[in-house]
Amino acid sequence: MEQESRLAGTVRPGGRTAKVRAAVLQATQDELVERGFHGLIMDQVAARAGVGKTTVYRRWSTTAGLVADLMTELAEQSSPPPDTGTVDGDLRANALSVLGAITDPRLGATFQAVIAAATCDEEAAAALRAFYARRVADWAKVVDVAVDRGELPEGTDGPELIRAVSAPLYYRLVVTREPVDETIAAQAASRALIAARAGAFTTG
Amino acid sequence: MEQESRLAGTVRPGGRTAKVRAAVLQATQDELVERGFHGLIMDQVAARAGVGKTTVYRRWSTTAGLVADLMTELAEQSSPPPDTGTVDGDLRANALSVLGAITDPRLGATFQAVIAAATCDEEAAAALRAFYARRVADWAKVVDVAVDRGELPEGTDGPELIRAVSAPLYYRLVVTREPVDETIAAQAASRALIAARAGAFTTG
DNA sequence: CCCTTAATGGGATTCTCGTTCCGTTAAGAT
DNA sequence: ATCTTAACGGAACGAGAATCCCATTAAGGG
Repeated sequence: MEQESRLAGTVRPGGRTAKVRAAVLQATQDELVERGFHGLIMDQVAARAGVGKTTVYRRWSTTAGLVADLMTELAEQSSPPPDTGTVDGDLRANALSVLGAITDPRLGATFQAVIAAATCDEEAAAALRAFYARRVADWAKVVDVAVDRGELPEGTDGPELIRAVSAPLYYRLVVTREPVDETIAAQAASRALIAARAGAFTTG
Repeated sequence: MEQESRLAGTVRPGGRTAKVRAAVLQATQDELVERGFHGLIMDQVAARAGVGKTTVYRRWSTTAGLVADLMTELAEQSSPPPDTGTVDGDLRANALSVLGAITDPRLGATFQAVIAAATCDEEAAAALRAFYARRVADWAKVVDVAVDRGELPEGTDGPELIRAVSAPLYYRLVVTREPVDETIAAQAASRALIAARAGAFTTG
């Protein structure tokens, strides 16, 4: 039988399946905004998505899985960093991008939910890591370009510098839970840049 | 009756009450280490503490309350910052102190649990804020001393600088979930210091 | 257009968690 | 030592969430 495997039915990513997935993920986000991760219940997600409860359990099995899938979805929508022409502009753009994300009601609630879920679910933790690995790698390119332009010392660690820009913002969001605004974002970018120019981010 | 109010019984913080509280909080920490906040269940906490389930519900009512109380307890045990004689030493000591806390299995699990709880419970969020407000205020003093010694520019924002030292560590713990070690801690302290010396933390 | 079967949905069932009731234990005062 | 009553513990109860069963719908191949 050259027709091996799948001789039975076929995989069908057809319209319905995709529609259900989209509806459920959107409903998940809505529920997260209103109730947070701890208040996320399969039952209610299904009802809100206009989908059978059984379907949600079958495809995601747990609320943490739901949140992990949502984060994976967001990771694929990440937009590439702009090139503003200067490191200062690029780092500031990065800080504002993070600010926009955590300030947005839906995205902010989602991030906090994934962070909460990741503290006790490996799947969610993996999705979180994957999201930031990609994001940091994307933005690190602007640092390399800046080094080439001579704006930053040779050997400056791009990923580390990008992390240094966003760390204060997430720290406030999640740990001290203080409000975050443009001023804070600008300070974060500017302080990281000052340290980078002084060679604090060169490897070795 | 000049003997108004409490004419009935008396408050009794006696040995039993205190013992129960200690046993329950310890059991809570144990459970957090093994299952995380999402897996924290009143029932199991009570069993582990060798205490009636009713008692736990009566005194804490919810798992978030349990975690919040635990954090409040930890806040009271915080030790004052040492004076190493130089800002460099003091900031490094701060970074190592944070490192020690988040690396310790029990403390680390507790912090992550409180952070998770705070995303959807106001009581836990308040406990978290209170903890860091105190901690940051305590350590900010070393910055003021450094300014007096002339090691840092006049007007350097102490609390901000302290936050800048710990932000990268918590960012890794909670957001990117990368391992944190002495090297990372030292870098965090050193980078914040470099920026501070350059005047990046002066207010106004 | 018809057939096969992957995928869904409603509802019954089971199970776990949170709550309440009431008898028992022991802290603190006399 | 004794009494009062705050605080605790065991067990039964009820609500709500997770799981299972089976009839129904529709994607994709012929």
